[in-house]
Amino acid sequence: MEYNFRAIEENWQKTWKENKVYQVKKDTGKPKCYVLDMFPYPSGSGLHVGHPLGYIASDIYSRYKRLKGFNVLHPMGYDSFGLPAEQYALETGQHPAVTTENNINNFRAQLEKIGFCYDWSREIRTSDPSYYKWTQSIFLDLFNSWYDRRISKARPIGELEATFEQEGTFGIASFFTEKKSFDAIEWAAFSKKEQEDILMDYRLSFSSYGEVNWCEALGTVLANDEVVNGFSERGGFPVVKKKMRQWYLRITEYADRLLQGLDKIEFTDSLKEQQKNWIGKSTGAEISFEVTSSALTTGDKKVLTVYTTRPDTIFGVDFMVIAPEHELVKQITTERQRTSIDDYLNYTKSRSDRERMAEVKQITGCFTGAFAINPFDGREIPVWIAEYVLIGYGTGAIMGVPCGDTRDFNFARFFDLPVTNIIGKHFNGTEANTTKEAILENSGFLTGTSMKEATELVVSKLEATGMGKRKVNFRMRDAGFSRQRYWGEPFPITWKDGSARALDKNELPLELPFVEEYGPGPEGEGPLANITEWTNLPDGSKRETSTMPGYAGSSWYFLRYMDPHNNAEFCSREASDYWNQVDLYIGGTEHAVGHLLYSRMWTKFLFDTGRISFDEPYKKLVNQGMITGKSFFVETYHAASADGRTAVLLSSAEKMLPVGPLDINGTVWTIDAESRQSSRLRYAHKYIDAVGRLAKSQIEKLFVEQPDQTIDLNSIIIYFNSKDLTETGEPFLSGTVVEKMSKSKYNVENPDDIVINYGADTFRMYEMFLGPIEMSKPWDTKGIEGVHRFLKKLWRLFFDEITGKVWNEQKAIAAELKVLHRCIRKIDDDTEKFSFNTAVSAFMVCINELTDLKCHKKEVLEKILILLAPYTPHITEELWHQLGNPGTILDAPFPEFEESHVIESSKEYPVSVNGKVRTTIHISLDASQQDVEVIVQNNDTIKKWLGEAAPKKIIYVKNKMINIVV
RNA sequence: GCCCGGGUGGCGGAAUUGGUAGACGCAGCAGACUCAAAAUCUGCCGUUCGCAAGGAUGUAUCGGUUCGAUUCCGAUCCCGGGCACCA
Repeated sequence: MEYNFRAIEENWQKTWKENKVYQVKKDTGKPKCYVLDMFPYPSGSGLHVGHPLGYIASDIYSRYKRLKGFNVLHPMGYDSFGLPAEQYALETGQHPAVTTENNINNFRAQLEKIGFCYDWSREIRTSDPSYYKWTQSIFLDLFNSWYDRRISKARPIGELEATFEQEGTFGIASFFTEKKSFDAIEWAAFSKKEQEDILMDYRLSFSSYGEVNWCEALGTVLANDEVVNGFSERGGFPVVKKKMRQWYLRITEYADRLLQGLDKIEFTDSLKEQQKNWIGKSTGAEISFEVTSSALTTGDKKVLTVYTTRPDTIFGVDFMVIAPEHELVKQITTERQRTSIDDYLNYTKSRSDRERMAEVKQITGCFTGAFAINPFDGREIPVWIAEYVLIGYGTGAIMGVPCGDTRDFNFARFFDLPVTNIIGKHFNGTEANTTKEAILENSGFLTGTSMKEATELVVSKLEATGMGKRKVNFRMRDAGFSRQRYWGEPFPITWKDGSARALDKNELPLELPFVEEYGPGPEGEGPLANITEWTNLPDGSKRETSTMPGYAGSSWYFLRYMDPHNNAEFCSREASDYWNQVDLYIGGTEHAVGHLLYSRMWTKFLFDTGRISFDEPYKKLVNQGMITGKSFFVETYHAASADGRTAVLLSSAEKMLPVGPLDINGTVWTIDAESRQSSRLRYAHKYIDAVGRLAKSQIEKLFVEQPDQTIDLNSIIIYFNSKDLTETGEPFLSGTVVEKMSKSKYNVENPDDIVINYGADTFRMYEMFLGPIEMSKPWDTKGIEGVHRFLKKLWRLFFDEITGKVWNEQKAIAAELKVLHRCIRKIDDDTEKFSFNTAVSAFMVCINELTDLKCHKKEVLEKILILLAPYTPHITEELWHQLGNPGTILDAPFPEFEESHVIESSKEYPVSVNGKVRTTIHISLDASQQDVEVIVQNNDTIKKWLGEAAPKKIIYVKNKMINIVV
């Protein structure tokens, strides 16, 4: 009887499906465990071997937890709204709904072949109206809420309105009260429109004007990903910033809680770090400086407020820099400086973001002629403007402390400004020193105090005199929430006379209308703007025409799995109370600051509104690494000949073609520095021979099959190692590079092929065996043989090809039980720790040992099968039934580890003197440390080494080694 | 530039967190079975000296702590990821 994996896997996948083995129900008799994968975007190219890595890991963990007696929720669904489907629609005219449906079916078929234990009855799709009804509904909840800073919690907007009516903004701490405050009488005097505008500022999802990437030539708004160096990815047209009405989520109100929440969840340090950087909390102070300028009339006081994280360096301020867009610039610029300032302003205006990005290190700036007065020592400090100071962060103004800040120092040196040294010997005059540990010198009343103390002193003095105050700043901006696109959730919002009105909840879902054309609407609006019969409503109002971004649906999807068919709520409180947080969330790092931050915010909001009982969605996150592929390539260089022709020259990876003229076949081709910026032409593995070479005929075929628009087929010259290959016909050494798998790189490995050749169990196990789950590693199909051999070996413990059944019911001996129990402990540990690669190794060791022991005993094998069941579900289920067991192996009890089987009565320890190993002695394991000393002292050999006059000093016994230190 | 990771055989990677480095698998070499192949099994497999027993050396480089360092500390060099004029 052979291991026929195809028949076994097909049979069990069918049986599991028919018997609904993986359907989950609420079961309060068992502890729950929620294991979730980041749901995929169903792209057209299907799965490659990298995708299932995380899914396999979560599947193993789910099955393991189920064996351990947990009620496990392990669902799967699709993040099915998104740009690629829409782009595909633009190109082919196929409706995104159709392609999405096809892609999902394809994904599901691929996933099913790998044998996952998903509860498919809970499948969700973000593009399904029954799903996005609730995305819209939560959006409306955000719209109808504001954030009360006094209690750090979202509250209904109606309560804010009531407060305004009674007492105005008095006592309300929110984002806008600092900018606009009023009392109840003033509030009542505002027009309806004014009131609505004020309320809009407080809403957690709000509409405001913001900049978008606008591409005039394409007539459309582009996502950041679609803009490359200021040009559109498609077509290469220039992209500029354009102000448009946009929707935003006021995630900044949650910044502090998002930061603090990190402490109570298990994310990797690097991911927490990324989120912290993104939130970018900095504590410092705002300091006000009085400005003197000949442009100001006497009595006309102007105050410049800067933000600094280093108030302790106040005596080291040698200049001020304010953003060119700063409102003070016009007012304080002196007559003498006006022309230069105007020139500089024109210069910055002429510079696009693209240029500002490209020339980051260039120092520019201009003196305004005005001076700021240092409030502590009355020094006059010149005020400059420079484009490196951003109007959007802090106060749009900084104080320059050249001795303590690298950028400030470079600025001072460039413009030849004097540098005040407040840190004494820490400052060497040629480079700034950013230390926070110095004792201040040359600093007025701060001289002699440490920087830490000085910070406190300055801030309290500032607050006492009203010249400044403590201030916390966040780098994070409110999240843009609208996209001028078709394939996304429509906003449940209508507009009339410039005011937004929310749809009533019972009007949801607001379904996405069917369109024939996916081109942009007028004025940068989305495609929906073209469907006037949908946008224009009978009462004269108009629907919002943008749609929600990809992260809308994914911000709360983990809740929907808990109660996927609920028509009355997004998820019943009962279901969310039971399933609670996601215990284990597996996905890639690419969502570190996007999805993971937004869904944390939504969860906090839903918690605030009392809809769920927890405010962090994911208890533990594991990032799976990427599986990379090996791609093969040649370098291509564009060259020009004297007679005006152009050609493409090929070279291998190792040998770059030199810049300069090349004489090939009597024609001189020139490669200049620019065309030396070669591009890599990649090709499929099949073109390469056994030693990694390309034959000349293959290269020619390659160019016919993979035509490159920029290459004229007639002008390709295959050139390598100073030889023109068109003459010699010599094979060409292919370059290789390990990189992310992608269809366009011809390095994709398809899981279906592996499953057909080796089976799903082998595939699953091999993916885990490749290396630690969170590491990225290259795919190598060759190694899969070893894992497949392991499964065959396992099978042979039960069945022999010729004699059939070999397993028996004999009693296990001590040696066999030792192998078994060591395996139990290792697998239990490793699975719990997600160390799946070492677990697979442990299985191999275990099966090797049992094979050596010729152990075919049911008593042992049955337990091994249970341990192995999460990893290779099909073969274990089959063998489990062959042993005469009913049901599914997942309902079997997890084998218990008994230490007594593993303990050795006596163990051989190496004995060393001063770290040098001399011999080994036997020590019984229950011996205490004193006993060891006795043994050592009584051991003649050891005594001989130590000699009579050299008694032992220290004896370490640590698991493996006894060392005598003399 | 800044912030996180990480550097171990020909390759993917182990090492109970300071205790005999290289588990497990791939590739390679030798052998058994076979007419032959496949499948299966056995042995060898960091480098170096040696017929061998065995010795020396070895975890990116240099230095330190320790009886003992892949592990801890300091400096340097590479590789990967993230952020980027954030005051």
